[in-house]
Amino acid sequence: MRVHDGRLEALLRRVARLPGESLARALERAIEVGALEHLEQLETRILRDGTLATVYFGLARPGTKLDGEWRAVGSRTPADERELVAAAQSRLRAKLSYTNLGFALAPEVFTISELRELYVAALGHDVSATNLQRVLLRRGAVERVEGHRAPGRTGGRPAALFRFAAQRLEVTDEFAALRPPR
Amino acid sequence: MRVHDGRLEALLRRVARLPGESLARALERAIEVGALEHLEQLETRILRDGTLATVYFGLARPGTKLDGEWRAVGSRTPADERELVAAAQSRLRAKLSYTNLGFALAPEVFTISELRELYVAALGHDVSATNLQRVLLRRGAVERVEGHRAPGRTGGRPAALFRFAAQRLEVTDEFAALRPPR
DNA sequence: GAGGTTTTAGACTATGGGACGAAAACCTAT
DNA sequence: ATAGGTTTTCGTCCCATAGTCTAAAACCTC
Repeated sequence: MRVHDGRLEALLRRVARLPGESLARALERAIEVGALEHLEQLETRILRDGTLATVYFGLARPGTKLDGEWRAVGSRTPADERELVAAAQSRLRAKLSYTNLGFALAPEVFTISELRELYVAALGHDVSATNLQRVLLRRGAVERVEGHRAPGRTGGRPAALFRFAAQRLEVTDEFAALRPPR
Repeated sequence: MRVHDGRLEALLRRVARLPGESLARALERAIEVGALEHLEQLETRILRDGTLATVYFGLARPGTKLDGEWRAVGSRTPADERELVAAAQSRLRAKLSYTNLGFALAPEVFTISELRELYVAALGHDVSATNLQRVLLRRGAVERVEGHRAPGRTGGRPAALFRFAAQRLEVTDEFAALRPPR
């Protein structure tokens, strides 16, 4: 999945595993894995046509080019696909809130406003830029980087630039309600 | 998995899927699914012997009887098994903290001290009974039930009885760091 | 400059949850 | 029965996270 023009898009690829082939190799044949910022296994299920499918879930940055057609999430697609995409979006929503997974959707450098647009598209609801900045900064997920982005034609204060501190999935352990006592 | 005598135990079963069989039916042949309080898919991987295995993860109450041998987590087992059990325990630990998953490990009615012992065994670290009670009560995961448990030989105040309000997995949405603004 | 826009920063507040200590309710032993 | 030990329960204090709101900063065009 990726966010493009403020909309969450999905690209589905399907590949049959060759005899003796590893899951990783089959994935490599299905899609250019290196172009994805994040990849994880979603679920294994039997599709309506009876085949056993292990579904993977990948994230790419806005500009990413890949073979195949990106479709906006919510557009009319076969039932199997809709279910899979819904499961993927659910996973994405959950992880965006308690991990640094935003790194996989965002360009290397961005303003908080741009990041907010990505989150709005991925989460499907509005997000406060102020809170987004404070939460991600406090967690250490995002950090300031030198420079500003010049305002557009309509004016406005120049926006500070940020980047994700890590480019690999890190889990915020703040949902650990019952930590070990000291 | 289950907690027995203050220790987390695992029971592994393996079954080959028959041609055309659903995953659910294969599970039914592998284990008495109805005896489990919770069942979810963990991951699909290729084992060291080259077979493609979809791993499921179930939870049972302390007294549960099932065919097969319960082994304490951490005891010496083949590498494949150790990895799977470690993945399962990791999932269990995470979900115990932000869901009501404790219902699947606990008997119908219990005292907070008994529940604390279950959590200690499953999490692998100490837990404060006071905080455990307050957290689970506030979430509405656990509720008071009539009656008390008589103290043991060493004395002590009679313990109040509790039960889990729901017997199905419910996610605490409090780790939603970025809720939609009003 | 005046007025509009976007970004940034700060103050206030609500809430979840950890630490600690005291009180309650029971036991056994003297 | 009275004292001392145990277990459970309750209440208070405090801190960190995060939502809301408002004002200030920095830029634009006219």
